[in-house]
Amino acid sequence: MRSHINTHAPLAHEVLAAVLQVRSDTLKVLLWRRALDPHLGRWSLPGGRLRPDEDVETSIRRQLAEKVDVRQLKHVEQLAVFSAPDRVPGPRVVATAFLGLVPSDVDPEIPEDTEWHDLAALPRTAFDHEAIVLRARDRLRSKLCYTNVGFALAPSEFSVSALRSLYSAALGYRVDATNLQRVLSRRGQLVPTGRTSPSGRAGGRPAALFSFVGEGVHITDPFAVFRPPPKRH
Amino acid sequence: MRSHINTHAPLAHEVLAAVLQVRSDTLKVLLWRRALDPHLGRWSLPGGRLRPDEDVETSIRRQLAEKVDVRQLKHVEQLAVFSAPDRVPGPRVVATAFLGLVPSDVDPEIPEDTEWHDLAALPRTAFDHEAIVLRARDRLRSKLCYTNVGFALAPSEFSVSALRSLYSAALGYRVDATNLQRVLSRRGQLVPTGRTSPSGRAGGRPAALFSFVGEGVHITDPFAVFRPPPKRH
DNA sequence: TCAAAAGTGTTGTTGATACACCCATGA
DNA sequence: TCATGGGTGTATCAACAACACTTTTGA
Repeated sequence: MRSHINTHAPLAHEVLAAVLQVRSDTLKVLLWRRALDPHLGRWSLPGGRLRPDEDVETSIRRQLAEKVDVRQLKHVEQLAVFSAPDRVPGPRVVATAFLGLVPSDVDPEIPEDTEWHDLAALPRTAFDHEAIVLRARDRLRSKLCYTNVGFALAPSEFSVSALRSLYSAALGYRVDATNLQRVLSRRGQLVPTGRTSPSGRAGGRPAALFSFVGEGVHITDPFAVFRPPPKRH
Repeated sequence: MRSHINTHAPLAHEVLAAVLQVRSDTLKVLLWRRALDPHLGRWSLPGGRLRPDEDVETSIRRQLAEKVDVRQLKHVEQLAVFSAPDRVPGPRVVATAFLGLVPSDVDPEIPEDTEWHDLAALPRTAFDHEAIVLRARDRLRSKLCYTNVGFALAPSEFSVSALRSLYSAALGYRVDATNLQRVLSRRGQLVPTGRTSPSGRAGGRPAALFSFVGEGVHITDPFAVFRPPPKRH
């Protein structure tokens, strides 16, 4: 069985990432403009071919390193496989799509042919890349609600109101700063650093600064319902 | 770029599914015993090679059709790509893993070399298949809480207490029948069929029968927190 | 009339929203 | 001292867990 697994038509595997960042209060995705046919001039996701010696996550991290400093990429996760036989013209290519997140306080050096695009107004994209971007957005939105992924969008130190605007931009609706702080604090995700930020030009009380307790995504609101019975004292 | 994408080492793509079913109050997975080396005699997931003309979901459905009647497979969803270069010996094979669900009232004809195995006591599995099974279990458990996937584990008509034992088996802890009914009803997932089941040998009040409102998984508890503001009246 | 199983009512808790009010700073 | 933004306190609400109680059946 396994022995004739390679006797069929060749099949290539590529990895693609929708790298998201909140820039000027808007959720953006990093796209590059294709310089070759097919789909010359359209915008597409960074990525490329899977090499023989790497798994898909290693591969996407390597390929993104050319666009974004790896240190700045705070989170990477698999989204799904896109495998329609005709998803790209020519020989078949199956793609594993990723979500990548960059905190809002960095402005990576990016190549000439790449740009940050507003997710709410995507340009004409190549192949099935628009579907991938939308999938990334939806994944981010749900995970913001029940995990600590927020840390990957935020600077290492931030005021609650700065965090509020990040969440608002990513989720697409106004989030209340008061309750955001309470929710994250109750879940033990937010720690005060003790420092404060100078108040802005218009005055106002200086904001206390916070940071997330740890890196690495984990679930903070594990069971919406059907909770397992709590441990008896 | 794209033009030399096929000049590298060949790469095969396989699809694998962890097909789960609750059988005699236990969550089980369908495994087949390998008849060939490598890993001869170990238990592995059904699946096989991706053909040139099909996408991964079409492929896994086709390959499962040999084991389980497709009509009986109420739900199929992608889990993740498993791509470690050495995940199988020999030429490289990347796998797309799936979760499949079969309702508890069917007992599919399965081939000689396949068996249902208790998830709590997995036998020695081939390759990375154990990790895939565990991933499937975890996905099912979380989705039971915030979606209507339950329909894919349940018969088309059932009593609340039957549903309770399905949920208990899948989740791994006791679920209260009273509250299960209330939660699902509040979310508009459960409709009474009007019929009742005859009471058992030991007597007792006959149970009212229910069914899920629809097929197709969708999220029923969309936002654990950070809910978008409700529409004003 | 009793045991068994199903179904209902009630109470309490938790986690979240909304909003009024208080605090600290720059001009 | 006032405008501006940050922070706290509190009322309220919704969803769920727990459990006692009632109903309906078979023997």
